[in-house]
Order: sequence, then C-alpha cells, then structure tokens
Amino acid sequence: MFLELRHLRTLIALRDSGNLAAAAQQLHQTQSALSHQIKAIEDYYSAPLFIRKSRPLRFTPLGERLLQLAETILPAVQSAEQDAQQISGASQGRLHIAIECHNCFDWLIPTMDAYRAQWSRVEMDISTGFTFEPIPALARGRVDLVITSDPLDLPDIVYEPLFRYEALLAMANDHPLTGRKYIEPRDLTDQTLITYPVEHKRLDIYSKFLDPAGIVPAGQRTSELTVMILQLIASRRGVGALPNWVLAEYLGNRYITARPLTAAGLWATLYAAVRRNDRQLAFVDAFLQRARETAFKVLAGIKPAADEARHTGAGGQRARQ
Amino acid sequence: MFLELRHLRTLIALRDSGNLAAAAQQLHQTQSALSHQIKAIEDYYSAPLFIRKSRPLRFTPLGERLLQLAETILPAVQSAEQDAQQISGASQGRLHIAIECHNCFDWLIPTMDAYRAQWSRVEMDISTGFTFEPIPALARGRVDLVITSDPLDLPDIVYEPLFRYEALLAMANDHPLTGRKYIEPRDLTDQTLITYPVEHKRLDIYSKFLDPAGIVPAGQRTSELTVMILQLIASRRGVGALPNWVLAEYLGNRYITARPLTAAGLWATLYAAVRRNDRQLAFVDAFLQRARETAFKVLAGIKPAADEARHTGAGGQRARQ
DNA sequence: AATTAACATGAATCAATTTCATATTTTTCA
DNA sequence: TGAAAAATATGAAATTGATTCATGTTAATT
Repeated sequence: MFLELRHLRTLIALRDSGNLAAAAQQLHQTQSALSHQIKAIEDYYSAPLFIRKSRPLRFTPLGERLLQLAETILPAVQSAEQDAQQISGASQGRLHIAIECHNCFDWLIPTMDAYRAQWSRVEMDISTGFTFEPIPALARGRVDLVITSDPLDLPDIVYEPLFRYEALLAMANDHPLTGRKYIEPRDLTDQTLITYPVEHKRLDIYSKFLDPAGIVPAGQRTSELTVMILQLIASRRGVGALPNWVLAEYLGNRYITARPLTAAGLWATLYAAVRRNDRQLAFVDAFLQRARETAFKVLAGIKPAADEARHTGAGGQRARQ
Repeated sequence: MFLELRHLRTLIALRDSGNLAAAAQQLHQTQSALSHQIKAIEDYYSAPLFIRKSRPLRFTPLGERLLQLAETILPAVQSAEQDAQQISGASQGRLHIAIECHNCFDWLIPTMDAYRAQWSRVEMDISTGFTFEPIPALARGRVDLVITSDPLDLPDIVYEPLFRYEALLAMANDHPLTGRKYIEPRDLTDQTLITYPVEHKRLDIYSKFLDPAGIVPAGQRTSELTVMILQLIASRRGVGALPNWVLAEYLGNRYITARPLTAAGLWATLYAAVRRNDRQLAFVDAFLQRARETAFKVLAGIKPAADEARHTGAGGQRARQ
C-alpha cells in the first residue's frame, strides 16, 4: 500500500542500465530524483535495495523481490493499457505534427506506421516547420505536436523529452581528421562545413561549438536532404555534423567516418511539444511512447560504437525542459 | 505509463462499495477526490469508466478491463510487500501504543496478535493514556502511536484515520425509549447516563449531543469497564452511549438494545497518531493496515443491522484530520 | 594522493492531489 | 409531477508530494 508503479519502473530502469545516472537518463529524470525515490523505499523498509559499491550494481534480496514484482506486474499493466486504449474506441483525435529537424523522418515514419496500426481513427499529418513558427502554431491549435530540439518557453506548452542524441562530425573515410579521437573547434578552420539550410543560430555546431570558440570554417555549403549531405561528405566536398542516429546506418558502409565534437561530445535532447491539456490524452501519450520506443531501438544499435565507449555525457543534471 | 496503483485501488473500492461516497470513505478520502481521480482516467481515455445512472453502479468495458488488471495485480503487490517486509528483516522497531479509548481493546488485541505474527522483532507495549497527555508524550518520543478520536494539532504529529464509528445509545431491552427510531437530546432528561470516568468534554455524548441542546440528564454514573457499563444498562440502572463496534457482540443476546443518537447518527473517526517521520516506516504502516483490517471485519459484521439500514452518515466531506 | 565518477542530501521549486464549498444531476417518494 | 434527498461534478484554494538545483560526500581509478 506504499509502492506505486513509478517505483517499480525505476527499479527496472536501474537494473537495465546498471547505475543511477543512466537509469535517470532513460526515464528522463535527474539522478537526484531517482536517488530520492530509492531512498524513500529504503527508508520505508529500513533496508537497502542495492549494494552501492560494486559495479555492475547488485541488488539486495529486498531489491530482487521488488524487481521480481516489477517484472511480473509491469507487462500486465502495459497490456491492460493497450487494451484500454483499444476499447476506449481507438478514440478519434487529430495529430498534426510539425517537425523542425530535417532528418527526423528516419525515426518518425516508422513511429507513425506503428502508431497508425493502433490508432487508425486518429487523423495524422506532418508538415515541416520551416515556413512558419511551429510553437506559436501549436499554441494557436494549428498543429498538435511539434518535434524540436530547442524548447521555447510559452504558457500552456509543455515539452516532453523524447531522447538524447549526439551530434558527430561526419567525414570521408580517408579524411585527415579521422586520426583524431575527437574534434576540436580549431580543427575546422580549414574545412568546408556542409549543413542544412537553416538559420545560423539554429545549428548547434555553430551555436554550441564553433561560435563559442570564435572559429569560422573555411567554407560552407548547404543541402536540404540528408542523403545529399552524406553524398557530399563521402565525395570529400566537406564535413558535416549529423546526429548519431542518422549516421548509424551509414557508418556501416565504408565511405564515412564519424568523430565526436569535443571530448565530452555535443549532446542535445529532442522534445515533443504539445499543449498542456493534450498531454494527458491517451492517443497523444501513446504517440510519445511509440516515438521513444522507436528512437530507442535505432539508438540501441549504435550504443556500443558511438556512445558507451566514451564518456556517458556526464554534463549537467537537467532532465526535462 | 499513466496508470498508478492508486487508480487501481480506487476502482476496487468503487466496485466493492457500489458508489463513490462509500468508496471514498473506505479509502479515507473525500468523494470529491475520487471524482477528480476518476475524471482524470476518463479524460485520459476519453471514455467513461462506469455508467452514472443505474445503481448498483455498472462499469463500462473500459472500467471492467482496468478492474481486471487491478484484480490480477494488487494481490501480487500485496504479497510482494509482505515478502519485502519479511526480507527486510522483520526490522526491529518499537511500538509503544497509548490508547485514549476505554474500549479499544476489543479490536486492538486481535490487531496486535495478528501484527506480532509478522513483526516479531518489533517491541510492543500498551499504556492507557489516562494518567498522562498522550499526544505530547508521542511528540517527545515517550510513546510511538496514540489511538484517539480527537486530533490535537501539533507540528510533526500526523493523524492516520483508522475507521469511522457511530455512538449508539444502549438501553435495556424493555426500556421505554426502545420505541424510538432514534434518540433526541431531550429524551434523556429523565435518564441516568452511564459513562467512562473521563473529563466531561471528552465524552462525545455531552460535547456533541447533550451540551449543544442544553440538556442535562437526570443522573450520571461512571465505570471504568465496558462490561460493567453493559451490566448496569442491562439491569436498568441507566443508559449509555457506546460505539457500534462494542455493542455489536452484545446486541446478539437479548438484554440490550441500541438506538442512534439523532436521525443522522453521532459519528466519529478513530485515528492513530504517529510522528510524521514514523509514518513512512513499513512496520508502522503495517500496523495501521492491520488495525483497519481488523476493525473492518468487526464492523462488517454489524453493517446491515446498525448502519446501512439508515442514512449512510451523509455528514460532511472531511476525510482525514 | 589527486582526480574522476557515482551517489546523497537539503532547500527551493514545481506539479499533482486533495479538500472545501458549492453546483448540477439523478433518484426517490409523496 | 414536484419537492426533497442522494449522488456526483466542478472550480479554486490549499496541501502534499515529487523533482530539480546546487552542492556535498563517498567510492573508485590513475
């Protein structure tokens, strides 16, 4: 009568990821939040849930028992929630999505396909938010969900984190910079940078990497299409910063190599912005889950290669907007 | 990912008790709280959980599905929590209980027996709080739990509701007032009232029934012992106000009859007072659960007779302290 | 021993839940 | 059918609870 599902979900995440900080990230919360939460359980039982020293983290018998409960129960909850959504009539609704990222299609299309299978009565539509301001449009009800990586604070708009990604510098396989473990701003002084054709300040590689160091690359070139950018990079016309999930499938073939920007890496979070009231609707919530799930699968494929080998992105503690 | 156990517990209570207000009472919350909570679920699924018209309340398929989830899951949670308590080492602790009610033994002893079976390492003790002020003693750490029916507001002391009970006027079987459906203050002007020997203001029959009406009974007599009071009543020495749960077993034999005080009945809530910090300890929490459970069983036996036949105690909305 | 990673903690903030007070709807009964 | 009673709903305020922020402490690593 004390436990809540939230606690059980935390335990699962903790087991899956092996340490508090990583679990917190998986749940889009801070390490502190989980620490407090676990402490609450431990205080309640006056006993520890896991052994702090020792990695990979080991659970105590108490922890194991609750974990076991989580394992038996959470799937039942999930399937009940699915049934409930189905029963409640694949309730109709509208989900007009605006995207602010050129390459989100990679995971968005699969997400929408999977989503549509369950929510056939929800009317979906995508528009690219390059010709209008998506967030104000969201506030005004013109669109219902905006995918963006920089939250703009407006009343009644909330930002649900979808996943974190890392921008990597992609270059031809035989490019001199492939020798580096990671790239520093001054490495780009004599390079041509290939980007999407959007405002300067909207490109993280400028706003978070080059500009702070006062570096300007030798040349710039733009393209609307991700595949085109990759073509240009492969054919040695320049280098470009792209999200790890985009590069995932291209790193397989031997034309392109990617390196982190900065030792710590250049990380960002992708959010789904929705109106505050819509957040608590099943058909919206389900979309968010699908998106996270799809993205997770895409990213899981590249984890060992691009991510876990290095720092885990120690960065700040910020979790949501 | 939206549901919490809290929601499921509400659904079960709702099914068990057939209407919102009763469910709320069972959960020691207000009707309003449950209404809001259910609305939240319904908003989420954009579909109703139960059909409002029609009593006994009927669930929709959506409601049924979630109810089914609750039924499969909650027992698992309960047994896991029990195991967890066991594992966590039947953690030792101290539970010195002070009671402010003369007749609480009726359910307290069974409660303690059941409790001790699970929590053998918890050191228990009872003292009657008639020679000292129990709540200050609790604050000072002299005792750990106080059973009382009138909360005294102190910082760091919280009151956990155990159950509601009704004070009934007990009288000999052939007493003239047995003719009444319920008793009014002036009915007692020519009666002798038998009470426990405690302060006038601590007796609800005075503070909430006779005093407001400005009535003084013809005589008064006191006794420490519940059985003695019952003896006196049965032998026509007077009448006395006793909680419904005390009378439950004595109404069986044909010596005593009980009637509500006032058409609405004279209701009160029995609380367990604990230090704020202690509330979130498993061994304390477990005691509260046991107490409620035991009390529930005792009261269940008399429900149809003394309670449900009349008003359900429409009274206020207040749920906890 | 110094450095870094991992976890803990107190205070402040933010969000969610609950209550209070009252309105609305439904049911019952004369 | 209308009045009274019962049941449920609702908005705003208050309370409680959870999360973050900023930083401290402990454990692991080089």
